[in-house]
Amino acid sequence: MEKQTILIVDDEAPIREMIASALELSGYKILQAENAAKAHSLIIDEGPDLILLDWMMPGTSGVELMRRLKRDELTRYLPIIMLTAKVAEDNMVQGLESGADDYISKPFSPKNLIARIKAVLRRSEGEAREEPFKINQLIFDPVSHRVSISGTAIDLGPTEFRLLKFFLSHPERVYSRNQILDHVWGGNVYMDERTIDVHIRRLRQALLLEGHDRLIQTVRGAGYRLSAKISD
Amino acid sequence: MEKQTILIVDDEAPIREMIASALELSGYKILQAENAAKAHSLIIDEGPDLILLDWMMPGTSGVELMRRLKRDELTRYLPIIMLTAKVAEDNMVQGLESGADDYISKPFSPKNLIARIKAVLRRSEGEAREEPFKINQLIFDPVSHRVSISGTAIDLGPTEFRLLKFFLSHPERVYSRNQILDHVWGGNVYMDERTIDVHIRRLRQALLLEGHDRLIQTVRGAGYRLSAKISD
DNA sequence: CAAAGCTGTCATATTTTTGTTATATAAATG
DNA sequence: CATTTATATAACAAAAATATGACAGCTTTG
Repeated sequence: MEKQTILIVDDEAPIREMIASALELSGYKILQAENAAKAHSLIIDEGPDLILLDWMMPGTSGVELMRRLKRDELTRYLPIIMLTAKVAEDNMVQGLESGADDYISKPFSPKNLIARIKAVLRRSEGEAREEPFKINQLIFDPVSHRVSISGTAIDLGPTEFRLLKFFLSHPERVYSRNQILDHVWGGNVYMDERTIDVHIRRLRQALLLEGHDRLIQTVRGAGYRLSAKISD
Repeated sequence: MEKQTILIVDDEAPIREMIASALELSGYKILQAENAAKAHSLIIDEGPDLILLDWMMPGTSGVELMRRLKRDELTRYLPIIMLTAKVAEDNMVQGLESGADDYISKPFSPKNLIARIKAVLRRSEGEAREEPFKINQLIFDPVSHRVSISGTAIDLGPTEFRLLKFFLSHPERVYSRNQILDHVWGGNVYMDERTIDVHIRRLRQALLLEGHDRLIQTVRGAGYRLSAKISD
C-alpha cells in the first residue's frame, strides 16, 4: 500500500522530532508544522492522512484549527488525534465534541500512539468521502466510480480518474508537475515530467463535452490547476 | 428496521447502567453481563449485534472472552468494542491486536461512544433480507432461493448466488476484488484474486438472458460494480 | 459407487492502459 | 521578428489488467 502521511502540529520542535522519528520507524511519512497557519497550508498542499494536533499552542489554537478544518468540505473527513497535556483533561471532552477522532495525553509511549493511529486510520478508512463532487455540469462519484457531464457518462482510465479526483479535491490551486506526481502517482515513482502533460491531455480529451476540458487549466511555468472559473 | 442489540460486559453495575441508559435513549436494545461466563451464554442465546467489552474484569478477563469468541466460527464476526480504563492503555494495544474492532477509553462521552458504535455496526452491517430484489427484468428471491429473468428461471451455483446477492444489496458501488472476497467468501480466506474474475464470468454467463450480464460491470483498475445503468 | 455439479487454479487470449518519444504549436523574450 | 522555451498532440510499443476456456480435486446426488 501507499505510504501514509501524518502531520504533526506542535509548537515545540523537540516533541515533534521525537514523535516523528518514532512514526517514521513505523513506516509513515511525516510532515511537521509548528503553528496553525503552516499546518493549514501543509494540509492543503500535501493532503496528509491524519493529523496529530497539539492542544496548547500559542496563536491560533488547536481547537481553532480543528474547527476550521471541519468547516471546510474538503478537509472535513481528515482524522485528527489530539495531543493533550495530562492536566488538561477537561478540554478533552470539549475536543472530542468539536470533532477530534481520539485524544492521547502526554506523556505517551510510541507503541500506544501507534496503536491509536492505526485504530483511527482503520476506522476512518471506511469513511472516505462518499458524496459526489460537482463542478459545473460535471459529476464525479467516487462511490460508483463514475463520471458524467450533464448526465452523459464519461469514460476515464484509472490514472485519469485519480488525476481528476485529485484536482477536484484541491480546486482553484496550481500544482506543479512534481506535486501532481507525488499525489497522483505516489511518492517514490520516477517518471518523466512530460508524461504529466500527456495525462492532462487525455483527461481534457475525455472532458471535452460542453467545454469541460477547460476546467483543467495550464499555468505556464507553474503547472496545472482545476478551476470552475473559465476565464475565456 | 429491527432494533439492534448491544451487550455490555462490565463487572461494575453502575457503569453498565450508565452506558445502558445512554444507549437505550439512542434506540438500542441492551443486554448486560457482569462476567465472561454470563456474557458468553447471553451471546449464544440472544445473539447481540455488538459487544461492549470491559478489559479489566475479575475471573476470565476480557481478552480471554474475546479470544474464545474469535475462535468460534459462529461468533467470529461479532463486532467488539473494548472499554479500557485510562491507566490500562498498554493493554489496548494488545486488545486491538487480538481482534477488537475498536476501543474507547474511560471516561468517554456518550456521544463519542454512540458514534463509534454506529461506525462499527455500519461496517459489519449484514444481510438478512426477505423481500425479493428486482432490477430490470431480473428477480432475485432470497427466500425461495430463486432467480429469474422475465419469468425464465436462472440456474446459479451457490457461490454465484451469494455473489449476485452481494451485488444486489450494494448496487451502484464499486468493490475491489478484496472487498468482494471479504464479503462473499468471508474474512479469512486466502484465495487468488483472479479467481474472482472467474466467478464474475460464471455469473455473467448465467445472466446472459436479455443482456442482463451487463448488470455486472468491470471497472478497470478498481473492481466490479452492479448497475442498472447500462451505459453502452 | 458412478454421475453430476462446484470450486479454485492455470495458461492463454484479448483488451486497455501507460510512459516515451518525436513533432507541432503557442508563448515569452529581447 | 527571430529565437528560445514551454506546452500540446499524435503515434507507438511495452506492460498491466481482464476475459476466457480447460482441468483436476472434491462434494453432493442418485
